[in-house]
Amino acid sequence: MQNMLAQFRRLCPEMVDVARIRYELLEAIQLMSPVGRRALCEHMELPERAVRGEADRLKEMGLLEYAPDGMRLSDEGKALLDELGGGFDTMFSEPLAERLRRDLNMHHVLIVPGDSARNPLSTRALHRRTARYLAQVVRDGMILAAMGGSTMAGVAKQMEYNRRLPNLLVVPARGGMGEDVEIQANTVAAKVAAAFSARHRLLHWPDDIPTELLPASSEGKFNEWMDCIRRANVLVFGIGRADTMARRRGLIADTLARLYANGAVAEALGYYFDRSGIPVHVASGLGVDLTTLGRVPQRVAVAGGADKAEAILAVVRGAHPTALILDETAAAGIGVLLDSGQ
Amino acid sequence: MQNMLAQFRRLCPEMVDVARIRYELLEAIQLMSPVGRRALCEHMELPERAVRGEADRLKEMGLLEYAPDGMRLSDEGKALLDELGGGFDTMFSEPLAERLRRDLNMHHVLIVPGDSARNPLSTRALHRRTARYLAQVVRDGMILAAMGGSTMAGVAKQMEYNRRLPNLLVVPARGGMGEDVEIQANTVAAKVAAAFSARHRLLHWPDDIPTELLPASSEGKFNEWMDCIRRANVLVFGIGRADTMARRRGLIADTLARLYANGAVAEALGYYFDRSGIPVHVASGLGVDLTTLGRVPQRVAVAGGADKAEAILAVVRGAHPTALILDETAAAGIGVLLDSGQ
DNA sequence: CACATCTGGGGCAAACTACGTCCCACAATA
DNA sequence: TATTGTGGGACGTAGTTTGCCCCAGATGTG
Repeated sequence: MQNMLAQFRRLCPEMVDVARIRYELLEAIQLMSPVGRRALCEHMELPERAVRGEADRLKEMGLLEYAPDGMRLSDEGKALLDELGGGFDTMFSEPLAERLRRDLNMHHVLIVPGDSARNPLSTRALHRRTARYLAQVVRDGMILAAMGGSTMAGVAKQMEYNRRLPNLLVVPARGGMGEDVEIQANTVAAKVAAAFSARHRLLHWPDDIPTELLPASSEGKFNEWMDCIRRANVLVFGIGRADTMARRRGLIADTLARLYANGAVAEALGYYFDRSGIPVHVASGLGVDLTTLGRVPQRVAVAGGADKAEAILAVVRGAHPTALILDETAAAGIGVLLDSGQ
Repeated sequence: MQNMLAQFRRLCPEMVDVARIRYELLEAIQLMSPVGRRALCEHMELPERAVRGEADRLKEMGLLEYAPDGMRLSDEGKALLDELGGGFDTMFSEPLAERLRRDLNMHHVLIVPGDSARNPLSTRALHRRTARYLAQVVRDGMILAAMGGSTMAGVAKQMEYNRRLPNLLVVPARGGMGEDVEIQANTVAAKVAAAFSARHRLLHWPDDIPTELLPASSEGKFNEWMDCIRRANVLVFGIGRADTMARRRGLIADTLARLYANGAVAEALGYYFDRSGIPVHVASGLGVDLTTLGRVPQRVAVAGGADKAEAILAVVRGAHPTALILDETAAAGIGVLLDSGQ
């Protein structure tokens, strides 16, 4: 029974983190083998001794082997990873994922165990899961449009695959915004492209510039970029709460008041949505809008944290993503909202 | 999937012990509540600080509550224990148990996780599971015949239930044997009886005395006892390897040679069986024999350790127990033997 | 009422484990 | 041969667990 594992976890919640680390270790070793401790530390963002400790245990269990040129999986380790089906995550919340998939009319719903708002390991798992999903979805010759934001920056960071897709084109889905370079759509696009040895394009305009102010000189580049957006095969974006996003972006009091008056609860792709998914405000006109959005066949939304449940539901209704990647608490929260008839 | 849990365990084998302890702790608290740390330590045979540590964790998880008069389960704890269905054990090897039950034509097969030969916690779980099974099977007014041996002594030790069955009668299934009083059938019977506040009877004759040597004076008591054996409702006994049992009992070289020549692999109830279950030697005639055995409706056999697989299979074929309580390694070993056509 | 016995909680030193941080010999590679 | 990466070993320390004792309070008992 699936149930068994859920009940078992109620007895030993700590073990999820341990298991997750071991799973990711095995996965990383499979991907990079033969590989040494230090390389793994960097990849896993864990202290050397922790990796060493876990690796020693996994070796004792017979799941991996040490060799002078590095570690690699034993046959048993390969078999285990194979049986786990590349998805350690799905072990825990398959029924919930299936329920959301059906009720929200989604192609894929992936639920990562834990609470990403409180557990860094869970956050990383969310990013990693998204990265893997993207790697699974993109094909050479496609166009991938990526949004910015802290979540997307995290996803980009976890993008470490040695697939070479030289004809993949990664473009930012929006312009520049705020001061933190790490979370710009441009940065995300560049990092993702690098991970696939792919091409990318940058957009050197602030997000909130009115289209008519664009100098004629850059109109060509701009149109080229908009053309890419319209022909994009995949769009990936994060979801935020309206209140936190508005605060973070320092909206003027006037706009803020109008947002709340209109019942904005969610932000995604520069739009603010109310509960029912109606866009009540748009940050700018530069980039994906809700009409071009419909042309993108694969729309991947990512979010984590129980407090985002309402926002996610709103964005699902307003922006109709085809795939949703969540953490467990967010998924559970959405389940509750659906149960209560919202 | 049941499978999920098995694979999960391959990632974190240590946690099984932790989970087992927590489960037993919850179970004990349910049984004894309100109960304090020290009483629990004694019952669980764990150091005070270990109990305290685990209890603190369980409290943090909201599974139990502290009160000035002791700990008790929270509603969530009760619910969890309820959902686990009184059988933490069955979580792990349900399919194997069902397979053995079918192939060996058994009423019940219970498999305790782990290797009781290597893990003391697993040994105790085996004893505890047997104790619970017996408690579940006996009714007031019944006669329970118990064998001796180290395994049975362990079972008796774990017999801590506050059920009162004043008309239950517990009798030793055989006479005295060796020097260790703790593992005598008499001792086991007395302890089990005490646990149920039941009556018991002792048999003050060595196991290997020929029946015709019994003094006339005690013939009455002897016949009374034999009568009890014949009318017994439940018989519980352990299973041993022929070689280790023969060595432990210090059989003379002559007998030993004959045993091996006849292919003895198992010992139970004073009989030595070969692979196919044919009794090739009997230690004495005092007590249950294979004909009276057939009259006992419930015959419960207990054993643990991978090295006992062959012995268990032989005893199953020779003594036809109705219930079999094993540890995981023994069960797996039997599975292999059956697969290989034995 | 007093006594005995239990409870959870606190404290604290000892023991232990895990960790960070080195260095080293060796193997592969270029 | 020089370089780079590997696993393994060593060692001091930080953090945690453990064993053990004491305490105030609750509870049941005579």
